[in-house]
Amino acid sequence: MKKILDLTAEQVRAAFESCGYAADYGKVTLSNRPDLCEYQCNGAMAAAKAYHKKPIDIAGDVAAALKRQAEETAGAVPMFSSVEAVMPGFLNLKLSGDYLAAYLDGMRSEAKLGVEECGSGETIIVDYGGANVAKPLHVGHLRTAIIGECIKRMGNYLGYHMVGDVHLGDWGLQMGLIIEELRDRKPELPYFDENFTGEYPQEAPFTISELEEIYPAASARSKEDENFRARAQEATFRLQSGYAPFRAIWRHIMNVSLADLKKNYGSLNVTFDLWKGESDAQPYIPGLIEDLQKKGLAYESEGALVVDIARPDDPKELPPCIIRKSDGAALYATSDLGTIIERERDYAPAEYIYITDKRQELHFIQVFRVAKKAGYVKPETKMTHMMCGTMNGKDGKPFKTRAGGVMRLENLIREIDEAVYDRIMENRTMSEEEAREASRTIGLAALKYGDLSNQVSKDYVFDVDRFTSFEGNTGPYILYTIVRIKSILAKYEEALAAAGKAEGASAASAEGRMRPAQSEEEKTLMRKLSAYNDVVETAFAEKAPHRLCQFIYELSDAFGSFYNTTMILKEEDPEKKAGYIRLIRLVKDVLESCIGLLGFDAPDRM
RNA sequence: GAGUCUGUAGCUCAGCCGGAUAGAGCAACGGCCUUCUAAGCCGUGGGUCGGGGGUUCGAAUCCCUUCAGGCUCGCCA
Repeated sequence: MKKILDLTAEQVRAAFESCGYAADYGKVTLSNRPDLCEYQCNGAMAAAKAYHKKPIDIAGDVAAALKRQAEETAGAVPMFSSVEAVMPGFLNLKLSGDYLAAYLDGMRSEAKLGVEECGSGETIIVDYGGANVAKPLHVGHLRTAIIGECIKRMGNYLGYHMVGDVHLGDWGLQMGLIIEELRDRKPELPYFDENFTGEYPQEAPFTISELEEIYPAASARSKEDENFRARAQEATFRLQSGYAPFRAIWRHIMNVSLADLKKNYGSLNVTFDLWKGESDAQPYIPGLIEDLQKKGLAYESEGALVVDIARPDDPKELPPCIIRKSDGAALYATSDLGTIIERERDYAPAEYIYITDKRQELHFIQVFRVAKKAGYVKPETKMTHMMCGTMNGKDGKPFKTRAGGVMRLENLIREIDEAVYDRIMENRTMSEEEAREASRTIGLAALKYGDLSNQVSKDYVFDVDRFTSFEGNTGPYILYTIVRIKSILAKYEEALAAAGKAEGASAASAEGRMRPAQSEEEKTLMRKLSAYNDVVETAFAEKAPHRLCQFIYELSDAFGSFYNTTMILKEEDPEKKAGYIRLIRLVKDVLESCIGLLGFDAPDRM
């Protein structure tokens, strides 16, 4: 469906034109003075300069033209119930209740509630996650994971083919560290027997908990023990050169770690289409380096192989992109370029979206420029780096545990779930089991909404107390709204069933038409609903999930006011009551659709 | 030092491709449950939009400058 703002603008543009002004001035926006009007057009003031007329006169002309247009199309549902030109030259508009009701009926009849697909199957790669194998997920992975998941869901909803890739860090020094630490702890393993010729065991020689203990121990040791560090580097090198026993250990690490990562991402409702990693890029690297040299882009500088990426119009001279270290090893940028070559081969995407911490900005500028310069990526392919701000503690510094360490994601989630559980138990009569279940659902909403409602690029303060108190603009408030609607709908169905009209219950609410608003609260709610398609489109175009959050908060708020002033089930006129039911059902559908895009769900009770 | 981002109510944040009286939530205070879940609703108080210039009929929004803070600045990822 066309957006309300576009439909109204069409009318206003026509009115401008019919008065001899350029149609461009007919842009319509939401009113910033809800006490005066619902929609406004400020074009008359801009036009005043061009036509050397008083803004109010132009606005008056256009208002008159709009009224003429309405008369000419008498018979059709009038779009505006009020059109006014006011000083200094604002054009104030109110939508007619009938028009608004008809628009919502249009939404109800569509699978996507009025949202138009703007994509037509173009592939977009979303690279988020960035977890490291053998290391537990920590709070630093939280933002990219849930923002990426949301971007992916919005894109799919809008008709793009989104491919999410976790892009694991599975090829660095940490592997050598683990191998050597393992050698010291379990020297009897066949992987360390140079003369071993049999089959390596299927079973991994460690569990995930052991692995998570081994890595930090090895990492700490390498900082003090130079000899150990050298051994780890050697082991990393042998692994990367294909030494069979180490490859076997590597596969074990991958298997054990991947299962754990999938479980943890799963508990965040985050899923990936691809579980690729840096190791998958390795086969492309020799050819990549050779190609860059052949094209004359890569050259030696201070012992390293680099590609210049600076441009004359850069405000500051950018350092070249290093693609091979002076010791001959590849690094981060090389691996990302290798990955691009593979993605071009497999997907040839229309756009790349990388979601990482903002501190990686320079890295992606370099990688993007090399990819374009070398022609690995078509000039028209969009390459976007979504830079996330840091999640800070109440002190404004990067979030830490009470002890000052890095908080594991699992623990953070548990902490939130516990707080939610306590809250449920103190306020509600719910079985312990149901409360446990609900607290997971609500906790996830609290966590995700708390994050997504902030602008992506800004740092934000993660305050467990605030998030778990969940009053006001929070995820649980949104869920609470949905739960209250579900409860009313269930009671309505029940009552109809009791009256022997079970058959007609759903049908009545689906078939009947939306009624024009009877109160200000109802109209505000309806108007909010009508902005759904606009909001989803904008949120994706701007890659701004917080716009979706803002929308569902305002929608929930509008529902709250309506709910408080209108007794839905007590309404005696069955037609009116059915109309209310149709309205709140649409509110529920839109809210559920939105939280689905954000990546969480609502419980049935809370 | 250079580049870049941020600075809006006591706290946490919207608004930022110029428009009318700068909006929410939390916290504070006051109302509303014999009525659909009060995790709610209604109301009150609270702001030199970091400071200073400029452009404009009109600036939180655009430009310049200045202060404060964050981040980045060739062989980590």
